[in-house]
Amino acid sequence: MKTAGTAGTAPRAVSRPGLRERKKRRTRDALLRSALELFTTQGYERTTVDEIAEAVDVSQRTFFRYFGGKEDAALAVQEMVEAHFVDSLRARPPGEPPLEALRRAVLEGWDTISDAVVTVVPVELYLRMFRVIESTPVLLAAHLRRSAETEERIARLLAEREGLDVDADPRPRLAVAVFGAVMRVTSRQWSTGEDAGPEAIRELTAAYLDQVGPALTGNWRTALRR
Amino acid sequence: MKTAGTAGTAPRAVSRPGLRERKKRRTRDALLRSALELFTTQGYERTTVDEIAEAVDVSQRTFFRYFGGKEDAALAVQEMVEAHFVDSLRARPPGEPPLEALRRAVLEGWDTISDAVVTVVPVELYLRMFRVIESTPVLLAAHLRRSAETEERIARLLAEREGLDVDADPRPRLAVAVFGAVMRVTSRQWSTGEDAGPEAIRELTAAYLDQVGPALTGNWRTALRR
DNA sequence: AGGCTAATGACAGCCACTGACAATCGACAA
DNA sequence: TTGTCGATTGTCAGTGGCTGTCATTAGCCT
Repeated sequence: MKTAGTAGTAPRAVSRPGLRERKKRRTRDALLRSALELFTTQGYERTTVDEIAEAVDVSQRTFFRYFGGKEDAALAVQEMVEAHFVDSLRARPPGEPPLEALRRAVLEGWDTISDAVVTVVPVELYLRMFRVIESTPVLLAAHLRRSAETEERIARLLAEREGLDVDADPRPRLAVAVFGAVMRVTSRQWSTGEDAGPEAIRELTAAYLDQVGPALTGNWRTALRR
Repeated sequence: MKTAGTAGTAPRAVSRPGLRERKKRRTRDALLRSALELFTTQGYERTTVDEIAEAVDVSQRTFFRYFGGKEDAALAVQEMVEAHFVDSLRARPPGEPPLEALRRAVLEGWDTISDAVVTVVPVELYLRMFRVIESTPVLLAAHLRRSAETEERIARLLAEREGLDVDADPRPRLAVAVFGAVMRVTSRQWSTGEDAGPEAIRELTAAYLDQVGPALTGNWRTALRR
């Protein structure tokens, strides 16, 4: 390495997290990327943790120090997405009616999600991973449970906004559950469809949210436009 | 074995399933009952399959011949309940509007479920197990996934009833998803509440179904009755 | 430079689950 | 009744996810 010492002691910004932290982040990112890559190419079940660890050249034990389990790695990106929505919702003005806040938060969330995700994994990998989740029973199960937890947090958040008690008034949980249900149907449809681009999901979300009313109508004999 | 041959060749009803079948059923029932008993007393995670098998005095391998896994045993009753609902829905007159059919099927389902369940496990055990499911992450996850599968079946069923294509028209899936969401909120509320009797869940279901409209209303400032 | 602490690797072990093979037990007919 | 056939079961061995423990290593700070 000769005299390149300056590189190691580079006098960068003071806020630099330090070598140890940077190394941890790199290891985690590498593990996550390798995991997703393997999951999406060979399938989730056919990928062992040892394989992932080996691809990054760390011990299996280390993998489990960064992720609670194989599932956690597979759902890490999805978790970021959901966190993004919650943040999006928190940013809504307090005066907004709850359901409008939800709708706007979600639509706005889809617009800005790409930028947030790309910093860790390429968008295309996220898309492929989503399909793996939908088609792998144990992953889908874990995903649904996490979504349910997120819904609970959102329900509490909305209840607080409106000054209600979640346990006394069923409306927050009901509304959020309904909303979540629509989101699930939407993303499922999106993931199985042709156009899996980032814009398609936004359109689909808006369209399906508008369809809730008609769907709850007594009869479905009236034809759909489009 | 002496001359006790008559006992083995007992000339009972012709429809008697035969010793082999009866033995299988007994083993399965015993395994299921022991499993639920252990799950509800010590907790799901702290119960090993070996323990369950030992309690029935069979090998661990045999347990896995009767159940796909620990989960399957834990969710066996829940599965019966969902199947009961689907049957209930199938029995609805074809002319009935889809959402009314759903509502009636569910309410009627709760009325008749007790009788159906008791034939295998005591109701009280079912109640306890439900709480275990709700409070055990991996079980809740598996439960939600199965519910999602049931919803898909129901969506197809309703679509067929109405002569629609589930993939072209989002309304069946949307309606069923919304309905399922209400059911989940309802049963969750029921399981955490005081009155966990069979009648309480029926009332709660009806009440929450009626609350969906108000919950989707723009603002929640209007107070609730009750 | 050297001590402190966090990160890692290397075992060892538990538990859910599966495949394979041999022993056993009920069904059915001779 | 007895003997054959096929289903049920137990045993054994092995895989993979996951955890506790402990020694080693490597960044950090004085």
